[in-house]
Amino acid sequence: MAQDQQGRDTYHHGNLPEALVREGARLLAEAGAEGFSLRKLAERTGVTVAAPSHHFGSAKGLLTAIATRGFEKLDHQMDVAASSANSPSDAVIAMCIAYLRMRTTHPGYADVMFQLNLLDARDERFRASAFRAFGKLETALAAALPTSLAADQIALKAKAIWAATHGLSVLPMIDGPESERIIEAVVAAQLGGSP
Amino acid sequence: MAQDQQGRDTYHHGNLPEALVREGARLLAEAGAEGFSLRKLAERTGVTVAAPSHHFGSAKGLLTAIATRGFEKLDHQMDVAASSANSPSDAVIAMCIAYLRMRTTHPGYADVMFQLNLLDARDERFRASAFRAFGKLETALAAALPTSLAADQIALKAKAIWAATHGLSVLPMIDGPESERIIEAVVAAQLGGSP
DNA sequence: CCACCTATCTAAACAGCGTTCAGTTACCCT
DNA sequence: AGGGTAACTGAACGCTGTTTAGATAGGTGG
Repeated sequence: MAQDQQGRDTYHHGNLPEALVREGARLLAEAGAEGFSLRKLAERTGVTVAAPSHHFGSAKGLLTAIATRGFEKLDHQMDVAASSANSPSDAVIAMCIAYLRMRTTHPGYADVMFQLNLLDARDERFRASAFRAFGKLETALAAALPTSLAADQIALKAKAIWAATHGLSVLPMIDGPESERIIEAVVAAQLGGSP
Repeated sequence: MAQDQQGRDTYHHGNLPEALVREGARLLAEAGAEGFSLRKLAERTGVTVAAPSHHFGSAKGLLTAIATRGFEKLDHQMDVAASSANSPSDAVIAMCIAYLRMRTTHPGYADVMFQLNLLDARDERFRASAFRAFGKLETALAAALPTSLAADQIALKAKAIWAATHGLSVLPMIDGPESERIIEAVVAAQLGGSP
């Protein structure tokens, strides 16, 4: 349908929530989280300012929905990355690199995914999609570790890698290529280190 | 002086920039970054809304100043933590734990330190104070590593540890005590891992 | 086929926000 | 003692997200 993206012939939009998420991510990509506003988005989408709040409650709710979608996209990118890896440990690294590259592959979504203060991190659907992506890394990590290792030890290592990856995505002092080299070293250290 | 904290007898405040930073951190600690506003802060401090902008340019400038102060406090906490460590590697871990504990030791400052989008990360003084703290960790790490190791290898490991620490501070899925256990494992892995 | 009924969206108003600017006040230096 | 400068005031501006009552469309049961 043409009215999915913007504009409409009818009074009802057709699929406003979807259009708001998509166009919202586009606005975020263009203007950054700074330049984002509900009013700009409403105008772009061809509805009134009040329309979004009916579906998402608040601006935070909408941004949370965008971030949720972002984690679904990350989840998919992680699948793609892992499928072309040669070994279990390479799969783990490839997944982390997919995380790091979200900024360039999905700019609008990444803007809000990595700024937890902009959204409601306790939202049920958001947490579910974020945990699904994390769980995927954890599973891949388990496959790269000796089967004798206890589950909670694996979980600890997964969190260490996830935290490092997130830190590298967020901190401005480290550029892209260097981040990827660092995460390779971190993963290698976690795989080879003592129990 | 009594007018340092709030109120004043004279037309001029006396030391408004300092008062704004201190009271700003207090407001952040009470209301969070959400509830923070320049107007509330101005009222608390006993000046007009326009007064802060004369010293800090913008709200972002003020928050940047608060974050800068925060990194100075972190720097000090890292000194304290390292001084009571028994070994070079313990010193590194203690410094990271000091980082993780900023949320509880200096709530207001931490609020803005870890939300880089609220401030101007390119600010000269801010970068200097952040890099000073990071450099301190890097130096401590070098002392815990074999002297044969190349400087850029040390830098890489320092960034890995710093990123992991930051990630643990920011991500909501990991609680305090667990974060500390994880960072111990990360440091140990970086110290013991391959060159 | 029509009448309802409910979800959807509009239009307008509101309070709060950061920023700007001309003007007033106090301090410092000569 | 006087003049210049830095500090702060007071008021206005434009923009923000949220709220409310009302208009409209679409699906559903008679």
